[in-house]
Amino acid sequence: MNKVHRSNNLAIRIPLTRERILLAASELADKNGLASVSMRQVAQSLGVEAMSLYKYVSSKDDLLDGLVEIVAFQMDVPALDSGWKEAMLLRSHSERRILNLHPWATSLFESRSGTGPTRLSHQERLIGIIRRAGFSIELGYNLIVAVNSFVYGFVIQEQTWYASPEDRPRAVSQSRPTITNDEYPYVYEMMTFIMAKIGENAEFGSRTEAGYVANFEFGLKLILDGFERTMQKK
Amino acid sequence: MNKVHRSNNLAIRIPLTRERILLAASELADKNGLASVSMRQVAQSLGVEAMSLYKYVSSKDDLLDGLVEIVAFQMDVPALDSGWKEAMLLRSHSERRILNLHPWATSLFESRSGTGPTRLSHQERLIGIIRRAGFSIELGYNLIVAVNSFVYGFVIQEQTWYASPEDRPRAVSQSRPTITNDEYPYVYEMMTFIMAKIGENAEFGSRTEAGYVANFEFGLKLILDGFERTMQKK
DNA sequence: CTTGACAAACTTACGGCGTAAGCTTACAGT
DNA sequence: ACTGTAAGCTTACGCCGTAAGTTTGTCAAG
Repeated sequence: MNKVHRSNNLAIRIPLTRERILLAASELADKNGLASVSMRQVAQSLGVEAMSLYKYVSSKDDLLDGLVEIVAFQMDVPALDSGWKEAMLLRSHSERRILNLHPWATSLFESRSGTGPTRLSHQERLIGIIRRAGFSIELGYNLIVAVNSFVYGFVIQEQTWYASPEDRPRAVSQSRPTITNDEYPYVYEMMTFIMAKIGENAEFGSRTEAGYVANFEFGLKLILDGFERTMQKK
Repeated sequence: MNKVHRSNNLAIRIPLTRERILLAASELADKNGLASVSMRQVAQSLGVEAMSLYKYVSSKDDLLDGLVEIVAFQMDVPALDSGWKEAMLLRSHSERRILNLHPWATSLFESRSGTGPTRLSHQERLIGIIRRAGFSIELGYNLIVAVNSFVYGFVIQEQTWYASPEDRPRAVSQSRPTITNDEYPYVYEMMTFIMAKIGENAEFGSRTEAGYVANFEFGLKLILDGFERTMQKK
């Protein structure tokens, strides 16, 4: 019908690449959420038709895997000679920070097993640090599973409960009617506590840093201390 | 076209209800995965057209919320006079068990904020037990967040890494080629360890109980012990 | 026994999705 | 100028959620 692409004869043709596609998809997800990342919309944002993407991306699944790698690439990796505790702390905080920067990525990190080179090399580094610190395979495995569980679980809760700052009023008003002091006194009490806490920190700092850091740090340190104790006992 | 529904004059007309719809959706998800739960397929499994469901369910979102409630309803709730530690243990194990019985529900539990009556009343009970045990609001909040994070994070990892028993060979062969001893020695070592562990337990017991219980228990106890210590210090 | 009202279930239609198959176009190397 | 090749496009299929409007089955009132 409308052969718009003809006009590209004049403009410089920037060739499509896997990277350009992934970047466009990532920006789209940042702007409009993961649901808006369809082959058609990604293509449109690149001034191209949907099917053209399939030259560089074998399926939508492949595209999503690519997105995971892109986000994983932004996460910090502790130096090989770090102490195991500092390493786990640094990595965990970085994971939390990056996942909150790209909330749409959290569900992808969970649902994909993540055998891309970036995530694998990061794991390699972490396990290496732990093993060199004297952890047995079994205890090291327990450590990684526990910390990973905590970090991902925490981030999910954080993102579920209070979406983004602008959504917060809506989230509260949605739950408030059903959570009355009469019916659920304890939940109500805790809800009120949380709201106050959020309110305190609401004015300064993005939601990434708002109020949750302390709770994150608390749980994380508690887990790491527990493993330290277990190590010393042996 | 084919007016099959006419034949219902003869058969006893079981009236559609919200419960029948949710149950059908749940069974469908158990059998063919969450992706197969579309309005059309749920309707078909009830011998009805898609649009008929909208009399009992306001949208697909509403249907998914209903599914969450159904699953939540199957989880155990500790008695009001339980000790806080036993309560958290019982609840956590029950959550893990039920979520592994309906793996498709895990992602729903995360992504929906869960202000349905079932989940709220369960929370109410748990917070109540914790507060009566002497936890301050803040420490109680930390406890719940930490344990919740761990439980959900653990279950996600468990489900992501080894899907179902029949998928396991595929999952392994998918990751094996990329995980070589040369490139990722530490990951390889741990992967081998995990495979052996799974192999041990593969013959007896469903995947719900296969190999992971020990690691779940380990991390969970470690967290609870940590909080116990914190309580005593104060 | 007929009628009419009401609710339950159905039909049609729209715009969006992922992607299979095949086609057009632009350009590089001869 | 000619041709091979690969980048990008077009068309089409069967799914999806759901808005709007229509038919059908049941049952109470006349």
